[in-house]
Amino acid sequence: MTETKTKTPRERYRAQVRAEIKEHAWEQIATTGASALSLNAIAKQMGMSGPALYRYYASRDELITELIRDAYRSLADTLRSASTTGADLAALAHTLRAWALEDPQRYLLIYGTPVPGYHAPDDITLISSETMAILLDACTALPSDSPATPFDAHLADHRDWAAGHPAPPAVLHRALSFWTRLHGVLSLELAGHFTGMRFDPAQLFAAELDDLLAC
Amino acid sequence: MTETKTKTPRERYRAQVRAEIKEHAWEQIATTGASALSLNAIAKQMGMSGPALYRYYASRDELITELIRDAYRSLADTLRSASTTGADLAALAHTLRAWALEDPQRYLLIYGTPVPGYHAPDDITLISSETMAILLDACTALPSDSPATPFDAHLADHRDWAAGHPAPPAVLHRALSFWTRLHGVLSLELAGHFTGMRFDPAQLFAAELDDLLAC
DNA sequence: TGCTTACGTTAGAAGTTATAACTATCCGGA
DNA sequence: TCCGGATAGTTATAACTTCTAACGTAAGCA
Repeated sequence: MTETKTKTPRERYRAQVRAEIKEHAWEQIATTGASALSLNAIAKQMGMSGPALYRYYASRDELITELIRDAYRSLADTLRSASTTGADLAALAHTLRAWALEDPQRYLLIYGTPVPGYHAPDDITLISSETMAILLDACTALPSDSPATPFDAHLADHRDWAAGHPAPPAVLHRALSFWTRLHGVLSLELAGHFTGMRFDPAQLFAAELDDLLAC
Repeated sequence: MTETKTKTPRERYRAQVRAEIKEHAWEQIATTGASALSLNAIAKQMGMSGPALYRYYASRDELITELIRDAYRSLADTLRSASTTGADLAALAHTLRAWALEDPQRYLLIYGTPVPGYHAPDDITLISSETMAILLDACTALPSDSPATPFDAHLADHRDWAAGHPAPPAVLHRALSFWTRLHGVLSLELAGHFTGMRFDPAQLFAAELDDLLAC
């Protein structure tokens, strides 16, 4: 993670400053949210004045895109290392939740409200499909005894997103359910919609996971 | 909806301008998202210059809070009128989806990424609990044959959020599942996370709903 | 030792939210 | 009918924001 490809001193310095900028950006996002991210404030924190940042990021959007990329990368890496150590869905789910709670705004940067015009670069959708592949692997390992649904048939015809993964339609469906259901509980928890209610979100998450594995 | 309580002409004018401001605000939010909402732009659209808006809304935050309130109100009204005409969960679910697709940014204004510091006023949480009551009613009408889970027991001890609704814990659980699962599919669809994949989001939603009703 | 390139600076344009001060206008009571 | 006070809208201004332009400086490289 911290290794820098040995190149010219200039490039190493540049990479280090870019990393430091992102560090401050994450800090700021965690406390004030991504929409309030201010390049000026970051520059001031780093002791340099305003426009200097534009040597490192062409625009605010480019910085945020980089942060989104890093978030996807971090999620993919975290889930992959969790799935290699005994690939079961339950572990994957709890790893996901832990990752999300570690930095809620990072999760919401990926799965929260998008800017209407924004379209993610191709390499980001590539990382995202890497995550999907991990999920599909874990779902394949689990036996499924539920009968085929009409949607399974629909998925048999629309499985491009599986990127050549050999999972049968029922497994694709299971993966989608896994994704949407865990995201459902998790995003509502992170957005604070459970705060008024007094129950433990962790137990709701666990219950949802149990139900998901029992079907 | 369009009725104005007959008061002084000044107050009627004021109410009308406030409504017009919100109209333009919704328009702008639908196209550029809530984070890019600009009071200046609204004022220019209405033919008056900048600071005049501050006669009607003390701040940008106050306007957005009002929009959030209206969104909650609209959702509650829509769901209520859908539940009175034959209260079944399937109709409620499809009404919810239709409402969300009608203006995705309106849905995301409620359930999307929140500003970390923001805390909704009490009257908003009140409207939200009204929506919850509608959901609980619909869930009560449905027979449930699933066995009691540990989370059901937990809910029996933490049912304040039901606001005195006489539903048994299993029904509370069902309502929560309904909410989180539908929100899971819906929010991912609205955020555009299914666009790359070619399947029909409506069918995934329907499949999720079927599974929800079958349990 | 010099040349080149990249870094960081200040200045400034065009936005934004929001406040202050001023004018005009409209409404309501005498 | 007329006049006084509340209110609407105006401009000016402050303090922000992103981002461009022009300039000096300093670091790396041959």
